[in-house]
Amino acid sequence: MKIATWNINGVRARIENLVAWLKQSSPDIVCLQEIKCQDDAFPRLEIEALGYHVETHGQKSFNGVAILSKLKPDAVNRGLPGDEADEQARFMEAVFSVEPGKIRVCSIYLPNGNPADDPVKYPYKLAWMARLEAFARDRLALEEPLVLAGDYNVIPEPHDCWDPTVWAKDALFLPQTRQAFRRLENLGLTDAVRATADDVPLYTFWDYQAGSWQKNWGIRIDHLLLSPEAADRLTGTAVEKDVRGWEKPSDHVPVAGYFNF
DNA sequence: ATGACCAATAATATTGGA
Repeated sequence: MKIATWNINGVRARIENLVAWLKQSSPDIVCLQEIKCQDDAFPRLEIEALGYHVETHGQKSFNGVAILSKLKPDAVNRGLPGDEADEQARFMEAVFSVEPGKIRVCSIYLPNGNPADDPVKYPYKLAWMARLEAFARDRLALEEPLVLAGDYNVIPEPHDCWDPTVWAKDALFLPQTRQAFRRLENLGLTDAVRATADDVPLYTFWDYQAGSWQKNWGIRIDHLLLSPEAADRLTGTAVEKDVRGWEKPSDHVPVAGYFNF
């Protein structure tokens, strides 16, 4: 089974790329982020025509996540627990029945947090990460295959960006951000890409500005974190960077994990 | 060459992204 995550940066602006990529890559489950539309505006017919089920959790203009899957999910939960007042659509969970049992897949669009000195944005990011940690702790207790896939807006290590000095004071790379990410990993979650690839650099995002793609000024911020039961069945990963060179690309590329279930 | 992004919005500038 192939499970992928992709920050699409506007699903309506990117529908042709999405259809072409689904045909080329043929993932079984896809977690999308930044669909940037409400549920009823999601171009579901084009996706369903390829044989995928479509579950969305959108909002107007910004944010928004989705899960596309060849299998129909048994259950879907929308929103990250822990703050009833949070109206930003950044999280959903789907449960699937496979051989030999249940698997859980979450689509995550973790807050950016910049500017880091903003009185609201960076604390919101850290609070969101604390909620995600609590959620992961809860789900790990189930001892099931769990894939937390998405745009984490976290650069885990200095070699995961082009120039650490440029990112030193950025919300994606501040010590508190990296510390919170390590707390997640220390629950027993495995960074799938790093478990299967030592490549440095290995980026998943290149800014639209200043010819960053051409110069390979990228960062690695899209991750699949796996429970032990999922990590045990991981056979490989792929960062599908050719997609960044397509016409009218997203600034992120798909990241996929292969599993023997 | 001294250059310069993109999506969405009741929008011809602004906001948010990273």
